[in-house]
Amino acid sequence: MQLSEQEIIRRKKLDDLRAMGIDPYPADLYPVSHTSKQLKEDFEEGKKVIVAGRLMSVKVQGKASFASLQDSEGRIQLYFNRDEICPGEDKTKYNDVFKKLLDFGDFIGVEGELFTTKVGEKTIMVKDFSMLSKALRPLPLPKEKDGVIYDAFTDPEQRYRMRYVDLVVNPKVKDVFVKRTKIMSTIRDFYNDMEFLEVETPILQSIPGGAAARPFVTHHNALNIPLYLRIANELYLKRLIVGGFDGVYEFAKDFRNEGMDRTHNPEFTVMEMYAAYKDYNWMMDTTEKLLEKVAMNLHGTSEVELDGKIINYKAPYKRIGILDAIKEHTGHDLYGKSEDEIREACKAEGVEVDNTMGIGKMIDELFGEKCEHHYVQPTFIIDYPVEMSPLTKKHRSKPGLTERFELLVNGKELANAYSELNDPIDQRERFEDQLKLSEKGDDEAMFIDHDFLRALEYGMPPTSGIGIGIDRLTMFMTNTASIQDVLFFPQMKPERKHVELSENEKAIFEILKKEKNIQLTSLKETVGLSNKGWDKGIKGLTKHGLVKVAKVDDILMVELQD
RNA sequence: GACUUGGUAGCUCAGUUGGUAGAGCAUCUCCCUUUUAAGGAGAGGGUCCUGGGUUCGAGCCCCAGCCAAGUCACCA
Repeated sequence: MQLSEQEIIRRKKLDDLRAMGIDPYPADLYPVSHTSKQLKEDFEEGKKVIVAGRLMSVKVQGKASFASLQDSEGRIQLYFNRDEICPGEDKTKYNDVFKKLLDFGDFIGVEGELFTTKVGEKTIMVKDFSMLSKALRPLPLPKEKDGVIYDAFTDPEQRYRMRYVDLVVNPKVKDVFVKRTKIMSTIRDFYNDMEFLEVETPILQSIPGGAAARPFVTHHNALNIPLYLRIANELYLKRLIVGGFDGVYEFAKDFRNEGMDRTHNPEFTVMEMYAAYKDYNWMMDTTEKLLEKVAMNLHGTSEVELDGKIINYKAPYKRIGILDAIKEHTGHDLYGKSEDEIREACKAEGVEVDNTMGIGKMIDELFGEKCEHHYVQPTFIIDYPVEMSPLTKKHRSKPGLTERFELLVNGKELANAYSELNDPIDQRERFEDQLKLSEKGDDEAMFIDHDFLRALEYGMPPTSGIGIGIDRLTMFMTNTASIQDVLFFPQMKPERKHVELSENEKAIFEILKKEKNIQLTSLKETVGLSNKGWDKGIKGLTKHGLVKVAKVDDILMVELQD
C-alpha cells in the first residue's frame, strides 16, 4: 500500500504512543458527562466536566495551547496549559503526547473545568486528557471567517463516496439528515395519532406490482425462482385493508432499475398510506394538514424557501382538474374529446406525439410540457384519465376520468393518491389492458397479480391511498437541489482498483529479473516499448522501489532491488 | 444514451507558444502561557485520472478509455 507522508507520520506516532505505554485504541468505556451543546447552554464557571470528541484544530503557543473538540452536537474550545496537565517535573504529557503525538481528527477524552477566556469564549481548562482513537488519515480542514468558508471539502464525488468525511467536516450536511429523520417522525406521529398502524411488507416480491417501472431481478436459490425487488408496496398494503385494518402505512424502500440523475436514485423511500372508508377528497384534506404540520415542526412556520422561492404549505391547497389545467394554459378543452382530436390539440401546442400514444399518455405529455411548471405553490391536480391509472376507481360523476390526484410543489410531483379501485372485475380488466401494453413491448406495463385479484374478490372496503416521496419531500423541506444530498449513501459506480504493476512495468521487470544489472540503453532497446511507455514503466518501477537507476562513469545502469 | 465542463500535493486551486510542476492551508523541525481562518523562521511532500500517439522534450497537443458534475433525452 502506498502511503502519503502524512499517513506514514501518523502510523509512526501510533508506534510512539504504544512505546510510551499509551493504547491508541483503548477498550474502556469513557465516562462522558456532557456534550459541547450542553456545556454552552448550562455554562457554569468552574464546573468540572468530562467530554469526548474529535480534535479539530490546535493552536500551540509555547507552554499553552488552544484546541477545539468536535462532538455530535458541535464544538467546544479546549485550553491546554502545560503546568495544569503536568503539575510535576515530568512534562512529557504536554510536550510530547499533546504537542507531537496528537493530530487533527483523533478522538480524545478531556477532563477539566469550565472558564471563559479573555476574548469571551466558553472554554474547558484541561486537567487531563486521554487518547480514545487515533486517526491515520488527515481530514480536510475547512476554515470559516465571517461566513466565508476556506478550503471547503466540496468535490461531490468525494463527498458522496466518503460521506463519513463529509459529515465530519461539513456541519450543514448533518443538519439535512437530522431534518430528514424529523420529517419521517412527524409523519409517523401524525398517522399514529389517527390510530393507523405502521407495518412492514415484502421487499422481495415474486410479482413486482403497484407501479409502472422496471424492476431489479434477483434469484432465490432454495426456491429456484426469480424474485424482484419491489417497485411499490401498494398491493400488499391493500391486502391488509382487505384483512380488516382501517389504516396502515409503511415507509418503504423501493427499487427501480432506471436512469439516475439529480432527482432519481435506484433505491428511494416512499411513504404509502391506505385508509378504509375514505375517498380522495378526504385524502387531500388530510395530506395538506400533514404537510403543514411537517413544515411547522421543521421550521416553525408554514413558509419554506425552495429554489429561491417561498413555498407556503399552509392548508388548504388549490385543487384543479388536469383537463381544466390544460384548458387554462392552452385553451384546449379536451373533456370528452376523441383520441384524434386530442392528438390534433397536442400538435397545435407543439407537443410531440405519435400514433402509439393513447389518450392518457397524450394528456400526460400535454400537461407535463404546458402546465406542470406553473404550479409552484402546493396544488392538487385531480381527476386523471382512466388510461393512466390502472389501480384507480372511476370518477363518480365524470366519465373517462378517475378519482386521482397528484400534489405538485415547485412544478414537481410530491405525492400521488387516489380512491382505490375495489371492483375486482374492473381491476382484472385494467390489468389485462396492461398486459396488452406489455405485449406491444412496453416493458413497464404491470404484471397481473392473481393473488391480489383474489384478495379483492373477498371484498375491500372503499379505500383511499397515497404515496409520498420522502426523498423529494426532504429536498423540498431543506431547499436541496439534488437527491444525492438527502441520501447518506447515494448510488455511485464502484471505485476502480489500481493494478499493482502495469503491463509495461511487468515487461521491463521480467527482463530485469534475468539480467539483475543492465545498462539502461540496452534494457530500453530489449524491451522495445515506445518512449513514453518506457518512461512511465521505468519510473513506475523506481517508485515502487523494485529497481534503481544509477550513474556509473557517465553510464546509466539499472539494478534490481531486493 | 447525447452534449458540455472538469480530474494537478492531505484540502482548495493556479499552471503562459509544448521547455526543470507552483501557491495558501495542512504536515515536519525550532521559538512563543488567554488565541479567534491564517504568530515567526526553516524544511519536506506529486501515478499532473489511465493507456497509447506526436515530439529532442507533453500537466499542456492528438486518439481511446475511466470517473464525476451539469444540461437534454428516456423514465415517475
